[in-house]
Amino acid sequence: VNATAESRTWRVGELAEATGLTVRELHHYDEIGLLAPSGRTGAGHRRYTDVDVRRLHQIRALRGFGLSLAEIADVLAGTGPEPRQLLRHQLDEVTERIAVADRLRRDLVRVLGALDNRVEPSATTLIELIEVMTTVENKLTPQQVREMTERRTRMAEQLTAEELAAMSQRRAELAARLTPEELAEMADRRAAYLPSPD
Amino acid sequence: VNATAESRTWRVGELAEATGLTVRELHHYDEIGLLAPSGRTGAGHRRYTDVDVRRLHQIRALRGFGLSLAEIADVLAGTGPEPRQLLRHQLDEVTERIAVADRLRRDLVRVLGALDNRVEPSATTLIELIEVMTTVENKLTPQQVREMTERRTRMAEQLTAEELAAMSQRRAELAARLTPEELAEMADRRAAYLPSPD
DNA sequence: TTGCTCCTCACGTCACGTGAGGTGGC
DNA sequence: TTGCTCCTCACGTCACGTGAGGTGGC
Repeated sequence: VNATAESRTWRVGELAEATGLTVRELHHYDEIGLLAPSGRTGAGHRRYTDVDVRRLHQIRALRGFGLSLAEIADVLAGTGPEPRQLLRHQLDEVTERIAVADRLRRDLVRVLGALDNRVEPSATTLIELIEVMTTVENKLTPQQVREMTERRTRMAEQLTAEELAAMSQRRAELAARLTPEELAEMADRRAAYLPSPD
Repeated sequence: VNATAESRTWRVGELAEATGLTVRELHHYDEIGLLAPSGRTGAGHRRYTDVDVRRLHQIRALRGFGLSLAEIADVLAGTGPEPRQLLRHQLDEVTERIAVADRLRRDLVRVLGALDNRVEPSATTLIELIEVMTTVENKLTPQQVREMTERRTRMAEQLTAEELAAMSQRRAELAARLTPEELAEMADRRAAYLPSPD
């Protein structure tokens, strides 16, 4: 019989607990005017009503779609961009983010694969590897390429025969420009290049 | 005959131009001690040597792998984590980012698809849509579900028959839980649900 | 009456962008 | 000598986290 009675109010900590947000987030939303509790007690304690709770759920949902708090405020005020455009924009954004992340992932897998062929991968080895790989992929000015080649030549003059052998092997492996799918294949190639481990 | 002569130095603007970084970024790297130019003129102007330029390229490469400037400083100092672990960690991070972005993308496509069935998609429509969809997917406490149901009941009592029809249709569409692959299929279904447009 | 919760500042984060106001070098 | 480049502050960004120091309510 009490089911349709006036609903309760929520203290900030209760609301935080119920929604998984932090108290600080609720404070922040209040500070920027995104979600001000409908009431305050005499001592200034926030009292959220069910209307506030509903708005909070809307905020969470829109935040989940990647909107900034300012954008959310605009949407809820009805002063934002047209909904379809808004979502299409978010779609473009996330599509671009995925493309960038995919490229990064591919590069990481590639470097990790090359690194697995090194016996003792020091930070120096890592940097050399990355330098070589990124050098291949970035477009450098002819001047920069000349300088890099010179630098390598000078460096090579100070290397031992053993280090030189290791480097040329590394180059060969990198030149293969492995894709993730070729990692298994690389294992075979490794067996052909290296002395048998047993 | 001048090929092996001592290399030139770079002014901050020249280096920025050559690398595509901003002057402010170079200033910033200097401020935090990540890349201090080897020299300064009497008036305090930065003079970068080829050694500095090389370090800058290493910084760029590591930044491209998603490392923070603090992490890059550690790696270049040789005091960072073991390279393989470092890259594996970055790989885990980016893999997780891709997973999150993929889910977001899927949700956006789904909401956009549902929105395409609405004649006049107001901000209110958008919010209702998103509320329904996120409600389905988020786990709510039984208490929250009861409150939401009550709220909907109260709201429904104030709706016109037309609005109710539109809502039930919307629900049906959302219940179908469309994946991107099903968008074409949805177009057919739309034709079946809606009166013929001609 | 003792905690637990609440309150308001206010600084810190990360990697710079963006002026402000003033000098140096070809 | 006129610009163009350089310099050093120093605030702003975004969404809060993290104390600091002090009261309120079951």
